[in-house]
Formats: sequence, structure tokens, C-alpha cells
Amino acid sequence: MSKENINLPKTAFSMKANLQNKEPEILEYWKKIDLYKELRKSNKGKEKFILHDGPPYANGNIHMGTALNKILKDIIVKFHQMDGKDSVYVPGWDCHGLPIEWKIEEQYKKNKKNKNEVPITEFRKECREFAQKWIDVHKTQFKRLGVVGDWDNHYATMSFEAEAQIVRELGKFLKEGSLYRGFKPVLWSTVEKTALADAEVEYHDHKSDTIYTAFPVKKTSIKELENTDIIIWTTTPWTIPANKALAYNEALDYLIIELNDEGDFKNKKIVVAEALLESVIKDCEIKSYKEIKKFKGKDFKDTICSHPFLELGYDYDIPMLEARFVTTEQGTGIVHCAPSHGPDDFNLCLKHGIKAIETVDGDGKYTKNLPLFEGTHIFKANPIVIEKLKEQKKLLSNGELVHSYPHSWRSKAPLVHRATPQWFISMESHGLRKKALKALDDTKFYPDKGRERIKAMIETRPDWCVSRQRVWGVPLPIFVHKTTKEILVDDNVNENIASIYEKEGSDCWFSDNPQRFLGDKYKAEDYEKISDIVEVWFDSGCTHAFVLEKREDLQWPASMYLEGSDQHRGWFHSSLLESCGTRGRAPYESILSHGFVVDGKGLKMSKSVGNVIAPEDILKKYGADILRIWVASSNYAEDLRIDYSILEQHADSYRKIRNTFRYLLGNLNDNFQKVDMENLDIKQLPELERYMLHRVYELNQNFKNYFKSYDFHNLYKELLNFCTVDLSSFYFDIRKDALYCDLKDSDRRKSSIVVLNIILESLVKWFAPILSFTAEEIFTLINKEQKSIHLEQFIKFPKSFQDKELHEKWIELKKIRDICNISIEAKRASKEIGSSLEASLVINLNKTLFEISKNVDFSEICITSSALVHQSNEDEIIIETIKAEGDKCPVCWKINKVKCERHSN
RNA sequence: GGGCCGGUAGCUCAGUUGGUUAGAGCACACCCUUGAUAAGGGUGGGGUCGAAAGUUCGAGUCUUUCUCGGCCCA
Repeated sequence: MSKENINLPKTAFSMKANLQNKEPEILEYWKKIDLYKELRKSNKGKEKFILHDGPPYANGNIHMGTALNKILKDIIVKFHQMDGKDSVYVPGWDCHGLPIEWKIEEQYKKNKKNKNEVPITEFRKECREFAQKWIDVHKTQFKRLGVVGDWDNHYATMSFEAEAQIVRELGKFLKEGSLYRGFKPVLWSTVEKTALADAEVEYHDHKSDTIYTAFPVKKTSIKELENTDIIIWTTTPWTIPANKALAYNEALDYLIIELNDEGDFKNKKIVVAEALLESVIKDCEIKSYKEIKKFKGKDFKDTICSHPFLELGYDYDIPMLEARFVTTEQGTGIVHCAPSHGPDDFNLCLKHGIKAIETVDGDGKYTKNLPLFEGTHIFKANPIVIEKLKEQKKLLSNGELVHSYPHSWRSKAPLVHRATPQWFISMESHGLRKKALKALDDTKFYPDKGRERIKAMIETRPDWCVSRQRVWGVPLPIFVHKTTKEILVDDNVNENIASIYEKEGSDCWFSDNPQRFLGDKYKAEDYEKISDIVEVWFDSGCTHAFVLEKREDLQWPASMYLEGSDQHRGWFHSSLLESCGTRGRAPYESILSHGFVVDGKGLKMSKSVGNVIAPEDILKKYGADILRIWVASSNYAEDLRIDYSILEQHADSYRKIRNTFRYLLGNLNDNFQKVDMENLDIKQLPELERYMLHRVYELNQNFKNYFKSYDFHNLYKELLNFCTVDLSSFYFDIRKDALYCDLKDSDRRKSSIVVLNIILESLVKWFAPILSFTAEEIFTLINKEQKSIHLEQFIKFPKSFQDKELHEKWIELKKIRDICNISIEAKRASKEIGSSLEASLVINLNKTLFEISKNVDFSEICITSSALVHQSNEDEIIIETIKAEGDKCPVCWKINKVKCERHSN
């Protein structure tokens, strides 16, 4: 007797995966059969599931974060496809913006080329080419991850259609009247007469004039504050004329002190923070004073001051506002706020309805908005301001300070914050904030905590500034009348611009005669053509308009937006505002947000720490399916940890799954027979098989529930546990005897084969969205007619598979089996037996267990040579393992005193 | 500094409205098998649930403080 007489497993499915080489072959195969097109055909006309791709920035290689994002999207898209939906995925890219502009400028720098000497359209052309190059790189990298989508017809924010639609969207805000011209401080060089981006700023030491100056209290709710002066300290005296408010911190303690020294402040009461009193006394050389009162910052509420130049025409109120940015590091604990000259000041004032105005022109000269100072250059204004303060008896002290200060990287000139004309979308004028908050309540969030996060931002955010003084973007399609300063609002002009862009892109805005855009109705010489571009968040906030609405294969709103949690302030946010402003609701039905990829210890990846893992490294070492397992098995609601020990663990799990398939395929000899489950006569099957079908049914229900809530890490765990616990160590182990040693036409073996077929089909489908490559490898091996596993649908199992009673029974039987194993293990430890087939069991059960075990062969489920069951009066299960006696059957290796029933002929 | 979120075995994760000795799989150790074989099976050892205080008859679960980490903002 030898191996020829038994049915050993045989399969072409190799144990070693070799994913690094096999996956690219499968990619070629998908390309050959045009999988994406086949997918569209296969579920044509079915309910759509639209996962709208958030566009990554077309710049640089992909990293773990982008890989996670794309794989998660792909898993979800594939699940819905197999669940019977037409699950369409159109990838896109974000193309405009400073980082690319910056890269091109860097190249110029290297080649000693001057940006200002290059025509704008030429510069923009280079930006466009740069973005296109990275789109192509990204595509290859994303495809390699196994992501299936409409790669040949991607969308991009720099496409002509996109640029045209962005113009139309802005036109809607313009028409509504919520888009308005305001002022906002930006870092400005008065030498180059231009705004500078953060990246263009260098910090050097700079000597500034400093002043301590007094703002008299005009109105207050605490008596002691009456007739006092609030003291502020600043290193930019020239901004005093632009002062609109004072800021305090409600958590600080403040003091009122009375000064006794000779001078302008003799017998005057001043207010400073307690923690800074000492430094104020020292700086201002105060010799004699007395404390009047101490109070909490929050008592400042509703206090109003007057401007130090009150007598000189600055007769407006200066409210005191609470601000957390006020600290006790320097100064007096009260900060002077000029909304036109500082971002903090700007935001605080905006929050309280105080808008910035144009106080300084592009050359650095005060405008007519500041009485007394009009025409004076700000860099020459400090001595004048100091002189006037002295004159008004409001200057407590002045001095000089050397500190780090921003300078232009080109001209090295010191920079200032200057309020420049900008374009805003109002949060209030047309109820945008309210609409957006309502829309969030109507949106489903995965995980739910995402809603609170974005809500908090919408509740407090200021008006949306949509203009930028750059060149690589969509030009703001706005004309302002030169004399009336009125904004031109005309649908025909807007549509004219849009249709021109649609044909040739937006470069022409910079090169062509403005008359071309205005048409015949208006004269170009009457209008100022705005040369700003649209901020890129507005671009990507419009993707729903130029992708979802425009494409025939998609629909609006999207079923889901899925991005990293940083996008609560980014794309989720801008898309929400854009869509609520123009369409009154969110462009998505649900939002799924995922955490960030961190290293094995939970720290963020950085080059300097050296804990960065690139997707490419993982693909080379393990293959995409291992990376996909990592995505599926991690809890995306939190940050996701990754390092090589974690990947190694997932690679181990992969091997377990692979070997599970290998066992199934081997015992079926790669000859998969689809089972007609509806007409399967379950009653004919052995109880073990019926129990396994129940497990399959039950698992499928959990599978569906986990999938519905996008709970992939639990779903994957359930599948993996099924492979290890239910199959490998239980069903497969038990049925080896029947599969190998039963005659081919034995009922028991045939029943098992039926179940193996069902399990194989179930497993390969369950795993397909996650293990996209391996599932395809298996599917093409067993299925010559259908083209791809991804074109298949999940199985609908007949209700008849479910058998809860049988399940209860097997829970008990497994408990007995566990105890048998402990008993066998004891004999093994004492070297009395080795293999479990060398054992015979004597099992003593109480009446209940004895009853349910009546038709059960424990030698089969415990894989021993024999097993006797006795009824006992003890409640406890008592097992005795004895060494099996008799001869070993050369075929099935069972040891029996009598001849082997199966193999004696 | 502020807002939001998180810290349960070496790893990935479960732990219902507070209720027995905190679970699973993997990894690890030892043993068995050599007919899933660079596989497979069995048994077993791992946790003061980030720290402290509090509420409670009772806290991994509730409160406060601290700490570490992440995202966003300043």
C-alpha cells in the first residue's frame, strides 16, 4: 500500500506567493481584458455607488498616506461592485497652486533665469507640464497597488472643463452677492511691491522702535477702571494709526497702578498684566507707584477705549476683545490690534465684525483712510507717530529692540503685513454657515466623530478668502468699474469667459485683450481686470461640479467622499461650502475619514527620524496584497501604525490564508464545481458538513454587517479566524482522513467535496476586495469561462444553511473535543503516544451531553483511532486516553484490533 | 497655547447600559506529525487595561488632573 492508493491533494496553486512578480502579470491581464470597461458593462443600469475621488496634489511620489487612501477607496469600491452596485471610480488630481509654482521657480533659480522676464503664459505652461508629469507617475504607482478605476479618463483641476466650471461656480457667488471685495493682511514687500508666500520669507535680525503707549478707558463695567489708561507695547509704532481694537487674555490677572513720578503720567492710573509689571516698571523706568486693584482679565469684557490720537480726529471706539494669543512673554498683557497689519489682529477683529481696510498702499505709503498720515511712507513714520504720541501725552516710554524679523528672500528688504484687496465669500450674507451646518446633520459620517470636528470649524470660521496673488491657477473672472468701483455682474460675460476657457484654457486671461471677455456690452477701458487667481481649495471644492455633475457615468451628489482626517479643514470643508453656496446641500451623502500613518511606536514618519517606509519598499519586499491586508486589518478611525514587524505579521496571516486556499484547491484537484446551493439537499449531508454550512451562513451575515458599516478590520479578522479556527485546525484537519482515505465515491467524501466547493467560492469572493491579486490568481485558475473575480457578485446563501440548533450542539461537542485534546496532550508529554492516531479515547459524559453525543463519532472529530462514550453520573467531563492497540492500517494509519473496514480489500 | 481624537498581552484588534478569575487571532515556548511539508496539529506562558486621585457595594468602562502620541489651528 502506498500513496497511489489515496487521494492526496494536488494543485497548481503554489505555496509560495511570489507576489512581487505575479502581481504585475495580473495587472497586465486586467489591462488585456480591459477590466474597468468590463466592470461598467457587468453592472450597467444597476443602482450607482459613487465614491468621488479626492484629488491628491500632482507633486512628488506617493507615500504611505496616499497608498492607504487609495487602497481603502479601492476596497470600498470593489465591495459595492460585488454587492451588485454600479460602483464607478474616477481618479482625479489637484494641479494648481503654490508648491508647483515654487518648484518651477526653483528650476529657474538653478538655471539663473528670472521669473519676471518670462511671460506669464510661458511660466504657466511649465507648471502645467510639471503637474502632468506627476499625474502620469502617480497613475502608474496607484495602479500597481491594485486600484481599479477609470485611469484613461481621469479628472484634473487644470483641465479646460474644470477651469471653465470654476468660473461658472464663482459666477454664482458673484450673482448672489455673497462674493465681495474686502481687505486682508498679507506679507508684503514695499520694495518689490508684491505679496510674498511663506516660503519666500527669510528671518533676519532687525532693529525696531518700541513704544509703551496709553489707550484711555472710555466705557467700562468695573468702577476702578474708569479714568485709567490701558498700556500696550509694540515694535511697530507705525501701525498705531491703524489700530482698531485691544486684545486681552481672560485667564490673566491684571493690575491697576497709580504712577507718582514727574511727567505726563503723574497721578495717572494705568493697567498692565500682573505677570509683566516688573518688566514694564524696568522698561519705563517707573520709580514710584502704588497698586490700586487687581482683577481678572475676563472683567475687561465690554470695556471700550479711545484712540491715543482721539484729539487728532481718531474719534472711533476701540473695543477690548478677548484673545488667547495674548501671552505674558513680552509687553504688557494687552495687545494693540490693527486688523490691516497682522493675521491675528485680522482674525480677531473679523470675528467681532471689524473689517480690515486699506491703510497702506503698495508702495508703503499711508492712504487717505488715515488722517494726518496720508502719503507718508510707513518706514519713515515711526518718529512721527512717537512725536504725536508724546504730544498727546500718551507715550509712556519708547526704545529700541533687535529681534528676528521677516525679510524678502530676493531683495532682503524688511516685510510688513499689509491689508490688500482680496475677494471673500461671506459666511453670513446669504446664510452659508447655516446651510453648511444643516448639511452636516444630513451627512453620514464614518467614524461618527468626524461630524463634530468639521462642525466646530464651520461654526467659527471667518469669511472665505478665495483670491491669491499668484499666477498658477484659475484667474478670478472679475471686472471692477474704474470710477464707480462697482463689480461687474453679468451672466453673459461670465458664461463668455467660461466657454472661452472650455476651448482653450485660462491662459488667455493674462495674454488677451480684456475686450474679448467683456463682449460688446462693456468697454474694456472702463474696467479694471482682476489679476488674482482663485485659491486652490476653491478649485478642488468644485470637483463635484465639474466631475460628478458633468460626467454621464457619475451622479450628484456623491455616495461618499473618503480622505484623511486633515481634510475636515480641507476638501470636505471647501466642497461643503462651495456646494451649499451654489446648491444648498453637501455634494456627498457620506464622509469616511481615516487617520494618519505613523510608525510602529505611534510616532509620525519623518526623514530626520528615519522611520519612513515607502509603499515602494513594501511592494518590493512583500507585494501589494500584503499592503492591502495592512489597510484592511488596521482600524482607520485612529492613526495606523506600520513597521516591518507589523508587516511581517500580516505576511504570516497571508500565508495562512494562502494555504487555506491551497488545501481547498488541492483536495478539489483544481477542479472547482459550482454548487447549486438552492437545490442542495442539506439533510443528506453529515452533521459536520451541515455545521460548516451554518458557519458559512453565519459568517456571511457578519460579513455583510461589517461591510455595511465599513468596519473592515473586524471583517478581516472574522475571515482570518474562519480560516485558522474553523477550517485549518478543525474542519480541514478532521476531514483529511475522509478526503485522503475514503473511496472516491463514498458519500462522506462526496459531501465534503461539495462543502469544499462552497467554501472555496465563498472565500475567494469574500477576500476579493481585499486580496485583489490573489483572489484573481485563484479565480482564473478554477474558472475558465468568467474573466475576473472582480466581475462576480457576492453569494446569496440559502436560509436553509442556517441551523442554530446544530450550532448549539457543536459548541458542546467542541468543548468535549478540547478536553480530549488536553487528555491526549498529557499522554504525549509522557511519551506514551506521539500522533493522536496512536490514542484511544474513553469519554465519560453526563446524561445531557451523552444524549447529544449519541450519533457522534469522537474518533473522527478528535482524530484518534477509536473512541468510546460512557454515560456517567458525574457532571464533569472525564476523559481517559489510552494507547491504541492493534495493527496500523497502512492506508489510513488507524490502529485497530480488527481489520480496517475501509482498507481491508 | 487652543480645538478634536486616542493610549487594553510583543503585534493587530474585541470588550453591550459600570457587574464573576479582561477575550480572540497572530507571534513566542514546548511537544507531535512528515499524506496541506519553507506546510499541518496540540498544549502552554504572556495584561497592576498610559499614570494618579475621585464617584460607587463594585471602574478597562463614569469624573478630574497629569503624561505620551496624532490631526487641525494659532
